[in-house]
Amino acid sequence: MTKAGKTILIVDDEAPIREMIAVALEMAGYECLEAANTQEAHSLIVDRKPDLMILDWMLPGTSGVEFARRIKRDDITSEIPIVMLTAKGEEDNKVQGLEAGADDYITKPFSPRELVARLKAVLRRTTPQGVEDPIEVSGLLLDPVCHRVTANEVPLEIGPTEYRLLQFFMTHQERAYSRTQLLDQVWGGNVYVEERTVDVHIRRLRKALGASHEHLIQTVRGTGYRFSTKAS
Amino acid sequence: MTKAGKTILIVDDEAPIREMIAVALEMAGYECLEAANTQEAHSLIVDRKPDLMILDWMLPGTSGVEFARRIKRDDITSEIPIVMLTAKGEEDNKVQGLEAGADDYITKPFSPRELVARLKAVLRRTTPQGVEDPIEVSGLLLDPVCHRVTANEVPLEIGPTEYRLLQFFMTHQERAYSRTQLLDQVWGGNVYVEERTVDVHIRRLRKALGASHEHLIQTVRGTGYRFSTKAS
DNA sequence: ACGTAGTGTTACAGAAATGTGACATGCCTG
DNA sequence: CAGGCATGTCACATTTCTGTAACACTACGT
Repeated sequence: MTKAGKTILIVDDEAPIREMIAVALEMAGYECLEAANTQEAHSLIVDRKPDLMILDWMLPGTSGVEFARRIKRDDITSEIPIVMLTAKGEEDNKVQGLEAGADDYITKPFSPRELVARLKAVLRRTTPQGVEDPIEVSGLLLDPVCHRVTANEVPLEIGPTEYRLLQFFMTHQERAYSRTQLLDQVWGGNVYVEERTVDVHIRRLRKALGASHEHLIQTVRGTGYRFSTKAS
Repeated sequence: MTKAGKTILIVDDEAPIREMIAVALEMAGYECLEAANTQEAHSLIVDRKPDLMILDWMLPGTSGVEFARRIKRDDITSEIPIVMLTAKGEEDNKVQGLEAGADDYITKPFSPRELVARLKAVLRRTTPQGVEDPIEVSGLLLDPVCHRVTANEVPLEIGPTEYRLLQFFMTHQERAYSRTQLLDQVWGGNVYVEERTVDVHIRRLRKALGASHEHLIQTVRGTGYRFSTKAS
């Protein structure tokens, strides 16, 4: 696992293929989302913001190419890299696919290893350092570019896990998350740790934030935690 | 409550293995069914409708894969997630297994913890969770996403049971419920508590709502309680 | 007005959830 | 290889929640 777990969206109408890809990617440390059609894909894109999308050429309804074009046309989603899947021998598609905005192109059948390798390559060249904007909440500033957190201009000492946790919270404010959800989102889907581990890291995060900001991390008893500027 | 215990069916011809798995799952709060062969499994599926099935690769008679395929082909049972067990070193099976419709795949030997974790993950991603819309009634707002209740924008301090009670009332307005019904609906079917307990929680809920909104919870003398915007 | 059943209110002990500090382990750096 | 993080887990402390009982109050029939 090179960087923080990336989220990959797999769009294919054949469940077995989806699963196979998902397993391969998960073993490589990525988090997977799956969609059987462009509609499901669209909602997942909107609310989970995947870092990359694997798109089958053949899809019921809107074709893969058309969908890719649509994604690339929309400002909000156009930054998401697309890897297209296509059956072998259809080399012509390649051109169309790349023109539609795909960033890479893989021919079926392919080995999981090949898939992961290409995908890494795409991510490497399409993830520019620092397209992410800093987030600020009542004096607490998280800057993904500098990978640094400051409270009222004062740099905070914060561990890697706590940083990811805080980043997740600051990008998902005002909403309660269960320990399980946090493990999924912050630790990455396929890690097997105790739920109580979350509590410990919450504790460490609060301590790191200090008295001035620890109240932003709220306990939702019986449920989990929430990042909120409003008092509880 | 929503967290009602899931039922897991374990299909394996070796009794010790079955037992081990069953113990691990029961400790994690799941209800277990056991079957030594596909016939037993089939009847259990039909009349107990498990939420998930753990299926050994090697089975006498019909093989595990073949059985999985059959399950997935039948409309009635195809929704049941399947986790396959296989001996180590048989990586090839993985693909076959997943193609047959398995939702995850675990290699023996495995730790109970891993088993439970993977199983949770499968259940999580195969149990669609409905859209949770906020509900608002005369300034009182319950937002399931934030897991928070506000009265005229001001967050309320409210305990878990009171929250569930209020959520139930707000989704079932203008109708009287007996204490027994409330225990069923809010506490969850098979709990053994005094009816008077409801009164106490109603009291706590009213207090939490404060003077501005407690009138929404109305006493229906001789019957129970009602959530209504109209004065009684 | 009186009594009685039904409900409101409070206090409290046991249970459950969360907070907290310490420790073992594994990883990386020097 | 020593030593310093980072991390996950545990054990124990603390807080919060829950159900019950006991008592106070209210509504209703007589």
